[in-house]
Amino acid sequence: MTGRKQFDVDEALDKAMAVFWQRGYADASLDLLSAATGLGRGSLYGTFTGKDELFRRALDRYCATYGARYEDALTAHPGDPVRAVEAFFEVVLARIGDPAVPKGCLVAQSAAQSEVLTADSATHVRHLLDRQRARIRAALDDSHADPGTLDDLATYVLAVNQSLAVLSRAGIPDGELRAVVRLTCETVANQLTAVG
Amino acid sequence: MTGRKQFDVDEALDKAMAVFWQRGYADASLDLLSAATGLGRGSLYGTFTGKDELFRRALDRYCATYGARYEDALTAHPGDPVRAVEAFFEVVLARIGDPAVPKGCLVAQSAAQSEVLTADSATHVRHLLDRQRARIRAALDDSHADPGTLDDLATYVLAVNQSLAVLSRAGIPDGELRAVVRLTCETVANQLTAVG
DNA sequence: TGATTCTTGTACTGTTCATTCCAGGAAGTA
DNA sequence: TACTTCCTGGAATGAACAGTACAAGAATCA
Repeated sequence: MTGRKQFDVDEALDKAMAVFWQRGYADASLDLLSAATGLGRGSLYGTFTGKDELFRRALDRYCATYGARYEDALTAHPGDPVRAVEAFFEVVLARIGDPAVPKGCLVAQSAAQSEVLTADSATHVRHLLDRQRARIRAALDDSHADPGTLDDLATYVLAVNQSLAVLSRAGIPDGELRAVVRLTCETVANQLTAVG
Repeated sequence: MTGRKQFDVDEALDKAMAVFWQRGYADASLDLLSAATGLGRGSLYGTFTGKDELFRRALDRYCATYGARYEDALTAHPGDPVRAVEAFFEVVLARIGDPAVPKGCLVAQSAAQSEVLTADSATHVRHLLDRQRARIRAALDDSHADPGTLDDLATYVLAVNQSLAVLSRAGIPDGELRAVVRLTCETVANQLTAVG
């Protein structure tokens, strides 16, 4: 009933993101997405070309929101990579503990479902994972360890992040996740001090 | 066309397990399950009461198959928990590298989808995770570290296992997964020797 | 004002889904 | 052999699915 868009695209993406995040791609029906965003199918298909593109936009929205927080945490302690990783995990744990958003991580969940995503979406997810790892890797660069070790550590931190997503989804309580984070941060510290 | 069952239930479960494993619960349609097992809907519903029960039976079959290998690896080095954990991860990496089965881990993937499983299936998955952790915890018991540390280490190893499932699904190559495992095993070794 | 353009909600399409039903028929029992 | 039992495959069922079509109507611009 209008000539110009009646809704805020980013707000709609926030709602759609939450649905994909909580239920996964397959179980996020267009009816649910429509109800969550308050938009009819016409608006949904007119703005985003279809479910698949909407999913990718939601992924990007997720990364714009939380990736920025990761970035802030990782760069807040220049010259102190261990503190940077600790700050990174604090952001992750805060998100997991936030009752306003689903447990887990949209990227991790999408990665686990790569096999049933379209090729476009699967490569998209893979790129997001790579970008996340690159962010971590950059934060580790402020150390004297050799590059290969830092590459491995970045993958390691990325991996533990995925694991927190899975375990939190399964209902493992916060305290146990924190124990995992503590051990991980100690590992990072050991690796960096052993060489530097 | 018979009076007694014409197929082997465990063989059928192996086939169904692979479908759930590769595609997840939602994307494992009964047509696919029927095609994979070679069974008609009548047989499927007659033997297992429905998709949900079949899923749980497939989960159990998965654990009977791979849980046994974990158990073997974890108990193959009594008195040497670090070797036990290394052996455990060798089994995990071998499974991930096996082209005959899907990437990842059925339990990890199901845990990530807990939110859209039936309550019965979700608690079932949770129990399997707890059992897996208990197995790891038992292997760590041969050490002088305090019980709290061992609990945390067991959760940590469980967590890394989940992360390998997610990352392998996303296409992260074997070599990078091995780097994660190496760091994890070093952490376990450090924690156990630091106190013992 | 009037023509055009674009958004919007609803109704509709054809497909796929899990589940139920049932007729056909082999094994077991007597 | 006659009868019961229960497995089996395919057809039928109704719900849910992603995507399309379109009429109604607001904004823009002449």
